[in-house]
Amino acid sequence: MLRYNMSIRPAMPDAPGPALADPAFAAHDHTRCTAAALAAAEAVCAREGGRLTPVRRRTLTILLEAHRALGAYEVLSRLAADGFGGQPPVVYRALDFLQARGLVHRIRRLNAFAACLRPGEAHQALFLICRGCAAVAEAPGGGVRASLEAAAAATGFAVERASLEATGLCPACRGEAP
Amino acid sequence: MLRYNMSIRPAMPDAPGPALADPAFAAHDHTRCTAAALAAAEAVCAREGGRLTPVRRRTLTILLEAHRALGAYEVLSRLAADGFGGQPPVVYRALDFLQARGLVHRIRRLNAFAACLRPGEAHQALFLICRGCAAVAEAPGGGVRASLEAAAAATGFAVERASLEATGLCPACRGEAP
DNA sequence: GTCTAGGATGTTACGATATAACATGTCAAT
DNA sequence: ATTGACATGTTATATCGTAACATCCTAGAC
Repeated sequence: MLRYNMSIRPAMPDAPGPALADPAFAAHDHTRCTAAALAAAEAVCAREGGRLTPVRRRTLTILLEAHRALGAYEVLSRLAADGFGGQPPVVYRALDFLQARGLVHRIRRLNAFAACLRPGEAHQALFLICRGCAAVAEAPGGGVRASLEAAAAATGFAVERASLEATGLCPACRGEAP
Repeated sequence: MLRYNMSIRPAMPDAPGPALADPAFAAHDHTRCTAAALAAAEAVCAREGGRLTPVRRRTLTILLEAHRALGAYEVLSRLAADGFGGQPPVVYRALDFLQARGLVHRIRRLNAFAACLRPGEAHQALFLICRGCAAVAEAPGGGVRASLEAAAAATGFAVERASLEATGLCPACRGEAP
């Protein structure tokens, strides 16, 4: 049975299924993608400056392992459980650091954060948020971004960053609750 | 001198300039567009149900007159100054009502709300937020929406609603602070 | 007219999200 | 060892949003 593989906000069984062709929805090996993302994070820090300190690394792995979007306070409580500082600024600073390097994305419709699935590559993320199961997929948004820049250019506006977020129904939920 | 005509978050002189060709940036007659938007609001309520009660009407006019994006509590304090209830649920309920009918948009990057510039017409809004002067323009996002739906369809996701928000520099600020 | 059901509002209290400000600590380069 | 930049710890508070329940208004049934 097919499920979005990604960022989910409320608690949901975190059971990976068989791999699929489309990476946006494919269930996959969390251990492997976590290790890969951490390696990418190290590389990004080496390139762009800043250190991947224990709190930052742990923040990133929490998001990677959760494999869904988490609220800042949800991340914070896990950090605290691991002995890292238990005050809000700790997690917000770590998230800021990771965001600035493209290792973590902020999902504004959810007031939540998700680990980037393509760390290191420059890309425009497009978030697809299912209202049925609360899954959040990160899809490639390059085309949408280009279209957005064209629309903005028509008014003389120079786009620097864009939030592209959609709510709707994922393939599984379309079948169940149309 | 050219300025975005629209939604601004921090206080800023609200001085309309000469009209321009492109409606997205044109400065214009607030009185007229406020009246037009209110008429459209009445029409929408008549069509879709619900009453444009005093609080709701005043909430809408506050956003129309401010002609910029306002935080909910900012709207609330103006409501309170006019003798309407001073508690948060009052303004959130009014905003929910107006949003549901497309008369008000929520701008998630700013945690703020802005009156819709095209009430009554079905449309996808695209918000252009200037980091120089904090102006917020509502541009037509139909093309971007189409592009987004195409990207989503590739993964089987059915889009229902989309947030399209970009930060960058407006024409005026591009010249001043490049 | 008055009854009534649904919608609308008033109010209290609280939850959730985020940041300011300042003290302390760490580490690498001199 | 000293220093300067970065990183973290901590307190307090700002900002945004909602649950829950009481009250009220209004349109339609009778």
